[in-house]
Amino acid sequence: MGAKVLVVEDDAALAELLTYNLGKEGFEVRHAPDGDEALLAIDEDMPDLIVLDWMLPHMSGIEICRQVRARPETREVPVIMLTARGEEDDLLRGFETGADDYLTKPFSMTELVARIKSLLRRMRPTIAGNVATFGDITLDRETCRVRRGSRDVHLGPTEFRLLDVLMQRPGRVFSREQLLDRVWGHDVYVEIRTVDVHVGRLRKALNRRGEPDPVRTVRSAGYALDETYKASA
Amino acid sequence: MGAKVLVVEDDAALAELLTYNLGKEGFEVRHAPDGDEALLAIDEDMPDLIVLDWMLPHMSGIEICRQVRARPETREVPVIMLTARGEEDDLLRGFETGADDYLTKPFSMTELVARIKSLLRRMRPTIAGNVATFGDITLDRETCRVRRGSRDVHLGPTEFRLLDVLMQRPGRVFSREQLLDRVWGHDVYVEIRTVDVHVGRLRKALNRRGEPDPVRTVRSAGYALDETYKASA
DNA sequence: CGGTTATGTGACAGTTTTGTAAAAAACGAG
DNA sequence: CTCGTTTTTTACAAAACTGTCACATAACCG
Repeated sequence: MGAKVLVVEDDAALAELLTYNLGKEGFEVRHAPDGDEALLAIDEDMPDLIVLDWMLPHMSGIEICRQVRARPETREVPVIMLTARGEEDDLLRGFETGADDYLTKPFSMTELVARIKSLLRRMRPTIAGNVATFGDITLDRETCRVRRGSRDVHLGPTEFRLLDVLMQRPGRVFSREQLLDRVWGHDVYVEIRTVDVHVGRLRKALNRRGEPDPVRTVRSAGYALDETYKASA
Repeated sequence: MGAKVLVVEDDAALAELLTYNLGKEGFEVRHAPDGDEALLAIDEDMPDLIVLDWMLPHMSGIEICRQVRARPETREVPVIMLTARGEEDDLLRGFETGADDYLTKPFSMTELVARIKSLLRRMRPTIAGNVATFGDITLDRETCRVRRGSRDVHLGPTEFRLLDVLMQRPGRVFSREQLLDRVWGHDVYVEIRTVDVHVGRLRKALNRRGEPDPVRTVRSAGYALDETYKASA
Protein backbone atom coordinates (compact mmCIF):
# COMPACT_ATOMS: atom_id res chain seq x y z
CA MET A 1 0.00 0.00 0.00
CA GLY A 2 1.01 3.59 -0.40
CA ALA A 3 1.49 6.30 2.13
CA LYS A 4 -1.18 7.20 4.65
CA VAL A 5 -2.83 10.53 3.90
CA LEU A 6 -5.13 12.30 6.31
CA VAL A 7 -7.67 14.57 4.66
CA VAL A 8 -9.15 17.20 6.98
CA GLU A 9 -12.11 18.75 5.17
CA ASP A 10 -15.58 19.66 6.35
CA ASP A 11 -17.24 19.82 2.96
CA ALA A 12 -18.52 16.27 2.55
CA ALA A 13 -18.62 16.37 -1.23
CA LEU A 14 -15.06 17.59 -1.62
CA ALA A 15 -13.91 15.15 1.03
CA GLU A 16 -15.36 12.26 -0.86
CA LEU A 17 -13.86 13.45 -4.10
CA LEU A 18 -10.46 13.62 -2.47
CA THR A 19 -10.79 10.27 -0.78
CA TYR A 20 -11.82 8.64 -4.02
CA ASN A 21 -9.10 10.14 -6.15
CA LEU A 22 -6.26 9.72 -3.72
CA GLY A 23 -7.39 6.20 -3.05
CA LYS A 24 -7.23 5.51 -6.76
CA GLU A 25 -3.63 6.72 -6.72
CA GLY A 26 -2.78 4.07 -4.19
CA PHE A 27 -2.80 6.19 -1.06
CA GLU A 28 -4.41 4.97 2.08
CA VAL A 29 -6.81 7.80 2.86
CA ARG A 30 -8.41 8.68 6.13
CA HIS A 31 -10.89 11.49 6.44
CA ALA A 32 -11.61 13.83 9.35
CA PRO A 33 -14.39 16.42 9.10
CA ASP A 34 -13.10 18.74 11.81
CA GLY A 35 -10.18 19.58 14.02
CA ASP A 36 -10.96 17.28 16.90
CA GLU A 37 -11.42 14.32 14.62
CA ALA A 38 -8.20 15.25 12.93
CA LEU A 39 -6.16 15.23 16.12
CA LEU A 40 -7.78 11.96 17.10
CA ALA A 41 -6.92 10.44 13.74
CA ILE A 42 -3.35 11.62 14.09
CA ASP A 43 -3.13 9.94 17.46
CA GLU A 44 -4.59 6.68 16.29
CA ASP A 45 -2.46 6.15 13.28
CA MET A 46 0.11 8.65 12.32
CA PRO A 47 -0.39 9.81 8.75
CA ASP A 48 2.52 10.32 6.39
CA LEU A 49 0.99 13.53 5.09
CA ILE A 50 -1.91 15.82 5.91
CA VAL A 51 -4.17 17.62 3.49
CA LEU A 52 -5.78 20.37 5.50
CA ASP A 53 -8.68 22.62 4.64
CA TRP A 54 -8.01 26.07 5.96
CA MET A 55 -11.63 26.85 6.85
CA LEU A 56 -13.00 24.47 9.40
CA PRO A 57 -15.98 24.54 11.79
CA HIS A 58 -14.47 24.76 15.25
CA MET A 59 -10.73 24.79 15.15
CA SER A 60 -9.11 26.63 12.28
CA GLY A 61 -6.64 24.87 10.04
CA ILE A 62 -3.96 27.12 11.37
CA GLU A 63 -4.55 25.83 14.86
CA ILE A 64 -4.31 22.20 13.81
CA CYS A 65 -1.17 22.93 11.90
CA ARG A 66 0.32 24.59 14.93
CA GLN A 67 -0.49 21.62 17.11
CA VAL A 68 0.95 19.20 14.60
CA ARG A 69 4.14 21.21 14.48
CA ALA A 70 4.30 21.48 18.25
CA ARG A 71 4.55 17.76 18.94
CA PRO A 72 7.88 16.18 18.30
CA GLU A 73 6.48 12.99 16.80
CA THR A 74 4.43 14.82 14.20
CA ARG A 75 6.81 17.66 13.51
CA GLU A 76 8.09 16.05 10.36
CA VAL A 77 4.72 15.30 8.82
CA PRO A 78 4.21 17.48 5.76
CA VAL A 79 1.05 19.58 5.54
CA ILE A 80 -0.69 20.78 2.39
CA MET A 81 -3.33 23.39 2.98
CA LEU A 82 -6.36 24.11 0.84
CA THR A 83 -7.52 27.73 0.72
CA ALA A 84 -10.30 29.55 -1.03
CA ARG A 85 -9.20 31.96 -3.71
CA GLY A 86 -7.73 35.25 -2.66
CA GLU A 87 -7.12 34.66 1.02
CA GLU A 88 -3.58 35.77 0.64
CA ASP A 89 -3.30 36.73 4.28
CA ASP A 90 -4.28 33.28 5.41
CA LEU A 91 -1.84 31.89 2.95
CA LEU A 92 1.08 33.76 4.36
CA ARG A 93 0.08 32.94 7.89
CA GLY A 94 -0.18 29.35 6.76
CA PHE A 95 3.40 29.27 5.63
CA GLU A 96 4.39 31.00 8.85
CA THR A 97 2.73 28.27 10.83
CA GLY A 98 4.69 25.67 8.99
CA ALA A 99 2.52 24.43 6.16
CA ASP A 100 4.65 23.03 3.38
CA ASP A 101 2.47 23.76 0.45
CA TYR A 102 -0.94 25.02 -0.46
CA LEU A 103 -3.47 24.85 -3.23
CA THR A 104 -6.17 27.34 -4.06
CA LYS A 105 -9.64 25.99 -4.66
CA PRO A 106 -10.58 24.94 -7.18
CA PHE A 107 -7.53 22.88 -7.98
CA SER A 108 -6.79 20.00 -10.28
CA MET A 109 -6.45 16.52 -8.86
CA THR A 110 -3.40 15.92 -10.96
CA GLU A 111 -1.70 18.82 -9.34
CA LEU A 112 -2.62 17.81 -5.82
CA VAL A 113 -1.33 14.32 -6.46
CA ALA A 114 1.89 15.66 -7.94
CA ARG A 115 2.46 17.88 -4.94
CA ILE A 116 1.70 15.09 -2.52
CA LYS A 117 4.15 12.82 -4.26
CA SER A 118 6.78 15.52 -4.31
CA LEU A 119 6.47 16.16 -0.60
CA LEU A 120 6.50 12.47 0.20
CA ARG A 121 9.55 11.93 -1.91
CA ARG A 122 11.24 14.73 -0.08
CA MET A 123 10.32 13.19 3.24
CA ARG A 124 11.07 9.61 2.36
CA PRO A 125 13.53 9.67 -0.46
CA THR A 126 13.62 5.98 -1.23
CA ILE A 127 9.94 5.33 -1.37
CA ALA A 128 8.32 5.53 -4.77
CA GLY A 129 4.91 4.01 -4.29
CA ASN A 130 5.19 0.52 -2.92
CA VAL A 131 8.80 -0.18 -3.54
CA ALA A 132 11.72 1.17 -1.63
CA THR A 133 15.27 0.88 -2.89
CA PHE A 134 18.58 1.25 -1.16
CA GLY A 135 21.66 0.39 -3.13
CA ASP A 136 21.06 -3.11 -4.40
CA ILE A 137 18.40 -3.80 -1.81
CA THR A 138 14.75 -3.68 -2.75
CA LEU A 139 11.78 -3.86 -0.46
CA ASP A 140 8.33 -4.30 -1.93
CA ARG A 141 5.53 -3.53 0.48
CA GLU A 142 2.94 -4.94 -1.84
CA THR A 143 4.36 -8.39 -2.26
CA CYS A 144 6.22 -8.24 1.07
CA ARG A 145 9.38 -9.34 -0.62
CA VAL A 146 12.93 -8.21 -0.17
CA ARG A 147 15.69 -8.75 -2.65
CA ARG A 148 19.38 -8.08 -2.54
CA GLY A 149 20.85 -7.93 -6.00
CA SER A 150 19.24 -10.82 -7.77
CA ARG A 151 18.72 -13.01 -4.75
CA ASP A 152 15.53 -13.34 -2.77
CA VAL A 153 15.89 -12.59 0.92
CA HIS A 154 13.52 -14.20 3.34
CA LEU A 155 12.62 -12.09 6.35
CA GLY A 156 10.22 -12.67 9.20
CA PRO A 157 7.49 -10.06 9.60
CA THR A 158 9.40 -8.18 12.27
CA GLU A 159 12.62 -8.01 10.31
CA PHE A 160 10.61 -6.87 7.32
CA ARG A 161 9.05 -3.97 9.18
CA LEU A 162 12.39 -3.14 10.71
CA LEU A 163 14.05 -2.89 7.33
CA ASP A 164 11.06 -0.94 6.10
CA VAL A 165 11.46 1.65 8.82
CA LEU A 166 15.19 1.95 8.29
CA MET A 167 14.64 2.40 4.58
CA GLN A 168 12.24 5.25 5.09
CA ARG A 169 15.22 7.45 5.83
CA PRO A 170 18.40 5.82 4.74
CA GLY A 171 21.35 7.05 6.70
CA ARG A 172 19.35 8.42 9.56
CA VAL A 173 20.13 6.91 12.92
CA PHE A 174 17.13 5.44 14.73
CA SER A 175 17.43 4.89 18.44
CA ARG A 176 16.29 1.57 19.82
CA GLU A 177 13.34 3.36 21.36
CA GLN A 178 12.31 4.84 18.05
CA LEU A 179 12.58 1.46 16.41
CA LEU A 180 10.46 -0.12 19.12
CA ASP A 181 7.89 2.59 18.53
CA ARG A 182 7.81 2.27 14.81
CA VAL A 183 8.25 -1.44 14.35
CA TRP A 184 6.46 -2.85 17.36
CA GLY A 185 4.07 0.02 18.07
CA HIS A 186 4.21 2.57 20.85
CA ASP A 187 1.95 0.59 23.14
CA VAL A 188 3.80 -2.70 23.19
CA TYR A 189 6.27 -3.44 25.91
CA VAL A 190 9.27 -5.47 24.96
CA GLU A 191 12.83 -5.42 26.14
CA ILE A 192 14.98 -2.80 24.45
CA ARG A 193 17.60 -5.37 23.60
CA THR A 194 15.12 -7.28 21.49
CA VAL A 195 15.88 -4.70 18.85
CA ASP A 196 19.48 -5.86 18.74
CA VAL A 197 18.47 -9.43 18.23
CA HIS A 198 16.27 -8.58 15.31
CA VAL A 199 18.88 -6.35 13.79
CA GLY A 200 21.24 -9.26 14.06
CA ARG A 201 18.77 -11.51 12.29
CA LEU A 202 18.18 -8.88 9.62
CA ARG A 203 21.88 -8.77 9.00
CA LYS A 204 22.25 -12.50 8.81
CA ALA A 205 19.43 -12.71 6.29
CA LEU A 206 20.70 -9.82 4.23
CA ASN A 207 24.38 -10.60 4.00
CA ARG A 208 25.89 -13.52 2.18
CA ARG A 209 29.52 -14.26 2.86
CA GLY A 210 31.76 -11.50 1.61
CA GLU A 211 29.05 -8.94 1.07
CA PRO A 212 29.35 -5.63 2.89
CA ASP A 213 26.88 -4.99 5.68
CA PRO A 214 24.36 -2.30 4.82
CA VAL A 215 23.32 -1.90 8.45
CA ARG A 216 25.41 0.41 10.54
CA THR A 217 25.58 0.27 14.31
CA VAL A 218 26.06 3.65 15.93
CA ARG A 219 27.35 3.04 19.37
CA SER A 220 25.20 4.47 22.12
CA ALA A 221 22.81 5.88 19.53
CA GLY A 222 21.12 3.17 17.50
CA TYR A 223 21.11 1.73 14.00
CA ALA A 224 21.00 3.13 10.50
CA LEU A 225 21.37 2.15 6.91
CA ASP A 226 24.88 2.94 5.80
CA GLU A 227 24.90 5.54 3.00
CA THR A 228 28.52 4.67 2.40
CA TYR A 229 27.44 1.22 1.46
CA LYS A 230 24.80 2.55 -0.88
CA ALA A 231 27.35 4.57 -2.76
CA SER A 232 29.62 1.58 -3.15
CA ALA A 233 26.96 -0.83 -4.37
CA MET B 1 17.32 34.76 7.14
CA GLY B 2 20.28 35.44 4.92
CA ALA B 3 20.08 32.17 3.05
CA LYS B 4 21.87 31.98 -0.28
CA VAL B 5 19.52 31.69 -3.23
CA LEU B 6 20.67 30.89 -6.74
CA VAL B 7 18.43 32.25 -9.49
CA VAL B 8 18.82 30.51 -12.83
CA GLU B 9 16.97 32.58 -15.39
CA ASP B 10 17.89 33.68 -18.90
CA ASP B 11 15.45 36.56 -19.20
CA ALA B 12 17.51 39.48 -17.95
CA ALA B 13 14.55 41.61 -16.92
CA LEU B 14 12.93 38.90 -14.85
CA ALA B 15 16.28 37.97 -13.37
CA GLU B 16 16.84 41.49 -12.19
CA LEU B 17 13.36 41.70 -10.76
CA LEU B 18 13.98 38.51 -8.81
CA THR B 19 17.39 39.55 -7.63
CA TYR B 20 16.08 42.87 -6.42
CA ASN B 21 13.06 41.52 -4.60
CA LEU B 22 14.73 38.58 -2.99
CA GLY B 23 17.59 40.79 -1.96
CA LYS B 24 15.12 43.11 -0.31
CA GLU B 25 13.83 40.13 1.66
CA GLY B 26 17.27 39.57 3.07
CA PHE B 27 18.37 36.70 0.85
CA GLU B 28 21.80 36.63 -0.62
CA VAL B 29 21.04 36.26 -4.30
CA ARG B 30 23.28 34.99 -7.03
CA HIS B 31 22.21 34.94 -10.63
CA ALA B 32 23.15 32.56 -13.43
CA PRO B 33 21.82 33.12 -16.95
CA ASP B 34 22.26 29.55 -18.18
CA GLY B 35 22.94 25.99 -17.17
CA ASP B 36 26.73 26.08 -17.30
CA GLU B 37 26.87 29.22 -15.22
CA ALA B 38 24.46 27.61 -12.80
CA LEU B 39 26.59 24.55 -12.23
CA LEU B 40 29.61 26.74 -11.85
CA ALA B 41 27.83 28.89 -9.29
CA ILE B 42 26.78 25.79 -7.41
CA ASP B 43 30.37 24.63 -7.30
CA GLU B 44 31.70 27.95 -6.13
CA ASP B 45 29.36 28.56 -3.28
CA MET B 46 26.68 26.08 -2.54
CA PRO B 47 23.29 27.81 -2.46
CA ASP B 48 20.68 26.96 0.13
CA LEU B 49 17.95 27.00 -2.49
CA ILE B 50 17.67 27.19 -6.26
CA VAL B 51 15.05 29.05 -8.27
CA LEU B 52 15.16 27.49 -11.70
CA ASP B 53 13.59 28.64 -14.93
CA TRP B 54 12.38 25.66 -16.86
CA MET B 55 13.16 27.07 -20.29
CA LEU B 56 16.84 27.79 -20.69
CA PRO B 57 19.14 28.33 -23.69
CA HIS B 58 21.43 25.30 -23.75
CA MET B 59 20.71 22.96 -20.94
CA SER B 60 17.09 22.55 -19.93
CA GLY B 61 16.03 23.14 -16.37
CA ILE B 62 15.23 19.48 -16.08
CA GLU B 63 18.82 18.60 -16.86
CA ILE B 64 20.19 20.96 -14.24
CA CYS B 65 17.77 19.62 -11.71
CA ARG B 66 18.84 16.09 -12.48
CA GLN B 67 22.47 16.96 -12.03
CA VAL B 68 21.80 18.74 -8.78
CA ARG B 69 19.96 15.70 -7.51
CA ALA B 70 22.66 13.36 -8.71
CA ARG B 71 25.43 14.80 -6.56
CA PRO B 72 25.35 13.87 -2.92
CA GLU B 73 26.40 17.29 -1.67
CA THR B 74 23.56 19.05 -3.48
CA ARG B 75 20.95 16.37 -3.19
CA GLU B 76 19.19 18.13 -0.37
CA VAL B 77 19.10 21.58 -1.88
CA PRO B 78 15.49 22.48 -2.61
CA VAL B 79 14.57 23.52 -6.13
CA ILE B 80 11.69 25.76 -7.17
CA MET B 81 10.95 25.72 -10.84
CA LEU B 82 9.37 28.47 -12.89
CA THR B 83 7.23 27.36 -15.81
CA ALA B 84 5.20 29.13 -18.41
CA ARG B 85 1.47 28.67 -18.16
CA GLY B 86 0.02 25.40 -19.25
CA GLU B 87 3.09 23.25 -19.61
CA GLU B 88 1.55 20.61 -17.45
CA ASP B 89 3.72 17.89 -18.95
CA ASP B 90 6.85 19.72 -18.00
CA LEU B 91 5.42 20.28 -14.60
CA LEU B 92 4.90 16.62 -13.94
CA ARG B 93 8.28 15.73 -15.33
CA GLY B 94 9.67 18.43 -13.09
CA PHE B 95 8.27 16.79 -10.00
CA GLU B 96 9.54 13.45 -11.27
CA THR B 97 13.01 14.88 -11.53
CA GLY B 98 12.85 16.02 -7.97
CA ALA B 99 11.81 19.65 -8.03
CA ASP B 100 10.18 20.58 -4.76
CA ASP B 101 7.84 23.24 -5.91
CA TYR B 102 6.91 25.24 -8.96
CA LEU B 103 5.31 28.52 -9.89
CA THR B 104 3.57 29.41 -13.11
CA LYS B 105 4.53 32.67 -14.74
CA PRO B 106 3.37 35.25 -14.09
CA PHE B 107 3.56 34.84 -10.35
CA SER B 108 3.45 37.19 -7.39
CA MET B 109 6.63 38.01 -5.55
CA THR B 110 4.90 37.57 -2.24
CA GLU B 111 4.06 34.06 -3.16
CA LEU B 112 7.52 33.21 -4.35
CA VAL B 113 8.99 34.56 -1.15
CA ALA B 114 6.50 32.62 0.94
CA ARG B 115 7.34 29.42 -0.86
CA ILE B 116 11.03 29.99 -0.54
CA LYS B 117 10.71 30.55 3.17
CA SER B 118 8.56 27.48 3.55
CA LEU B 119 11.04 25.28 1.74
CA LEU B 120 13.92 26.67 3.70
CA ARG B 121 12.11 26.00 6.93
CA ARG B 122 11.37 22.48 5.82
CA MET B 123 15.00 21.99 4.94
CA ARG B 124 16.06 23.45 8.22
CA PRO B 125 17.14 20.08 9.48
CA THR B 126 19.85 20.21 6.86
CA ILE B 127 20.63 23.87 6.75
CA ALA B 128 20.10 25.19 10.21
CA GLY B 129 19.87 22.20 12.46
CA ASN B 130 21.23 18.82 11.66
CA VAL B 131 24.40 19.47 9.81
CA ALA B 132 27.17 21.68 11.04
CA THR B 133 30.11 22.68 8.92
CA PHE B 134 33.44 24.16 9.85
CA GLY B 135 35.97 24.50 7.08
CA ASP B 136 36.25 21.06 5.55
CA ILE B 137 34.76 19.39 8.61
CA THR B 138 31.16 18.25 8.59
CA LEU B 139 29.14 16.93 11.48
CA ASP B 140 25.76 15.38 10.77
CA ARG B 141 23.57 14.87 13.80
CA GLU B 142 21.04 12.84 11.91
CA THR B 143 23.40 10.22 10.61
CA CYS B 144 25.87 10.70 13.48
CA ARG B 145 28.70 11.06 11.03
CA VAL B 146 31.72 13.30 10.89
CA ARG B 147 33.75 13.87 7.79
CA ARG B 148 36.89 15.80 7.10
CA GLY B 149 37.22 16.57 3.45
CA SER B 150 36.23 13.37 1.77
CA ARG B 151 37.37 11.07 4.55
CA ASP B 152 35.08 9.54 7.12
CA VAL B 153 36.12 10.24 10.67
CA HIS B 154 35.13 7.81 13.34
CA LEU B 155 34.49 9.31 16.76
CA GLY B 156 33.33 7.75 20.00
CA PRO B 157 30.13 9.16 21.47
CA THR B 158 31.97 11.54 23.77
CA GLU B 159 34.23 12.95 21.10
CA PHE B 160 31.22 13.33 18.88
CA ARG B 161 29.34 15.38 21.42
CA LEU B 162 32.47 17.34 22.17
CA LEU B 163 32.95 18.31 18.55
CA ASP B 164 29.25 19.04 18.34
CA VAL B 165 29.46 21.51 21.18
CA LEU B 166 32.57 23.16 19.79
CA MET B 167 30.93 23.49 16.39
CA GLN B 168 27.91 25.20 17.81
CA ARG B 169 30.01 28.32 18.13
CA PRO B 170 33.12 27.99 16.07
CA GLY B 171 35.88 30.16 17.37
CA ARG B 172 34.40 30.62 20.79
CA VAL B 173 36.52 29.42 23.66
CA PHE B 174 34.85 26.91 25.96
CA SER B 175 36.29 26.44 29.40
CA ARG B 176 36.80 22.90 30.62
CA GLU B 177 33.95 23.43 33.05
CA GLN B 178 31.63 24.48 30.29
CA LEU B 179 32.62 21.49 28.23
CA LEU B 180 32.03 19.17 31.15
CA ASP B 181 28.61 20.70 31.56
CA ARG B 182 27.60 20.48 27.96
CA VAL B 183 29.20 17.23 26.95
CA TRP B 184 28.95 15.16 30.10
CA GLY B 185 25.99 16.87 31.73
CA HIS B 186 26.06 19.12 34.73
CA ASP B 187 25.26 16.34 37.17
CA VAL B 188 28.13 14.03 36.35
CA TYR B 189 31.33 14.21 38.30
CA VAL B 190 34.48 13.57 36.38
CA GLU B 191 37.97 14.95 36.67
CA ILE B 192 38.46 18.23 34.86
CA ARG B 193 41.49 16.87 33.08
CA THR B 194 39.36 14.24 31.42
CA VAL B 195 38.41 16.98 29.01
CA ASP B 196 42.01 17.24 27.88
CA VAL B 197 42.18 13.55 27.19
CA HIS B 198 39.08 13.63 25.04
CA VAL B 199 40.25 16.70 23.20
CA GLY B 200 43.41 14.78 22.50
CA ARG B 201 41.42 11.86 21.18
CA LEU B 202 39.32 14.17 19.07
CA ARG B 203 42.46 15.64 17.57
CA LYS B 204 43.97 12.29 16.84
CA ALA B 205 40.82 11.16 15.06
CA LEU B 206 40.44 14.38 13.11
CA ASN B 207 43.98 14.97 11.92
CA ARG B 208 45.83 12.86 9.44
CA ARG B 209 49.54 13.40 9.12
CA GLY B 210 50.33 16.82 7.74
CA GLU B 211 46.88 18.27 8.20
CA PRO B 212 46.52 21.40 10.28
CA ASP B 213 44.82 21.05 13.65
CA PRO B 214 41.39 22.67 13.73
CA VAL B 215 41.30 22.59 17.53
CA ARG B 216 42.94 25.46 19.32
CA THR B 217 44.13 25.29 22.89
CA VAL B 218 43.76 28.55 24.76
CA ARG B 219 46.12 28.40 27.67
CA SER B 220 44.46 28.76 31.03
CA ALA B 221 41.10 29.26 29.34
CA GLY B 222 39.97 26.21 27.42
CA TYR B 223 39.51 24.98 23.86
CA ALA B 224 37.99 26.34 20.67
CA LEU B 225 37.73 25.67 17.00
CA ASP B 226 40.41 27.66 15.24
CA GLU B 227 38.97 30.23 12.85
CA THR B 228 42.38 30.67 11.29
CA TYR B 229 42.16 27.08 10.23
CA LYS B 230 38.71 27.53 8.80
CA ALA B 231 39.91 30.36 6.60
CA SER B 232 42.83 28.32 5.35
CA ALA B 233 40.85 25.22 4.50
C1' DC C 1 67.31 31.51 33.30
C1' DG C 2 65.03 28.50 36.89
C1' DG C 3 60.82 27.83 38.83
C1' DT C 4 55.99 27.29 38.19
C1' DT C 5 51.91 26.14 36.03
C1' DA C 6 49.30 24.29 32.21
C1' DT C 7 48.77 20.96 28.62
C1' DG C 8 49.70 16.54 25.78
C1' DT C 9 49.54 11.81 25.86
C1' DG C 10 50.43 6.66 26.55
C1' DA C 11 48.92 3.06 29.39
C1' DC C 12 45.57 0.57 31.79
C1' DA C 13 41.95 -1.11 34.53
C1' DG C 14 37.13 -0.78 34.73
C1' DT C 15 32.72 0.03 32.57
C1' DT C 16 29.35 0.17 29.09
C1' DT C 17 27.56 -1.35 24.90
C1' DT C 18 26.86 -4.62 21.39
C1' DG C 19 26.69 -9.39 19.02
C1' DT C 20 24.81 -13.67 19.38
C1' DA C 21 23.59 -18.39 20.76
C1' DA C 22 20.36 -20.77 23.09
C1' DA C 23 16.27 -21.47 25.85
C1' DA C 24 11.63 -20.44 26.61
C1' DA C 25 7.36 -18.59 25.16
C1' DA C 26 4.00 -17.37 21.77
C1' DC C 27 1.78 -18.12 17.60
C1' DG C 28 -0.63 -20.25 13.64
C1' DA C 29 -1.94 -23.61 10.19
C1' DG C 30 -3.48 -28.03 9.87
C1' DC D 1 -3.64 -30.62 19.93
C1' DT D 2 0.89 -30.76 17.54
C1' DC D 3 4.49 -29.27 14.87
C1' DG D 4 7.16 -25.86 12.85
C1' DT D 5 8.02 -21.06 12.73
C1' DT D 6 8.76 -16.75 14.81
C1' DT D 7 9.47 -13.82 18.80
C1' DT D 8 11.25 -12.56 23.23
C1' DT D 9 14.22 -12.99 26.96
C1' DT D 10 18.42 -14.18 28.99
C1' DA D 11 23.18 -14.86 29.56
C1' DC D 12 27.72 -14.47 28.34
C1' DA D 13 31.72 -13.07 25.45
C1' DA D 14 33.75 -9.73 22.61
C1' DA D 15 34.43 -5.13 21.39
C1' DA D 16 34.46 -0.37 22.13
C1' DC D 17 34.79 3.32 25.06
C1' DT D 18 35.88 5.82 29.53
C1' DG D 19 38.18 8.07 33.25
C1' DT D 20 42.39 8.44 35.77
C1' DC D 21 47.02 8.68 36.55
C1' DA D 22 51.82 9.52 35.76
C1' DC D 23 55.10 11.54 33.43
C1' DA D 24 56.80 14.24 29.45
C1' DT D 25 56.50 18.82 27.20
C1' DA D 26 55.47 23.25 26.53
C1' DA D 27 54.28 27.94 27.90
C1' DC D 28 54.61 31.57 31.10
C1' DC D 29 56.77 34.87 34.42
C1' DG D 30 59.78 37.56 37.06
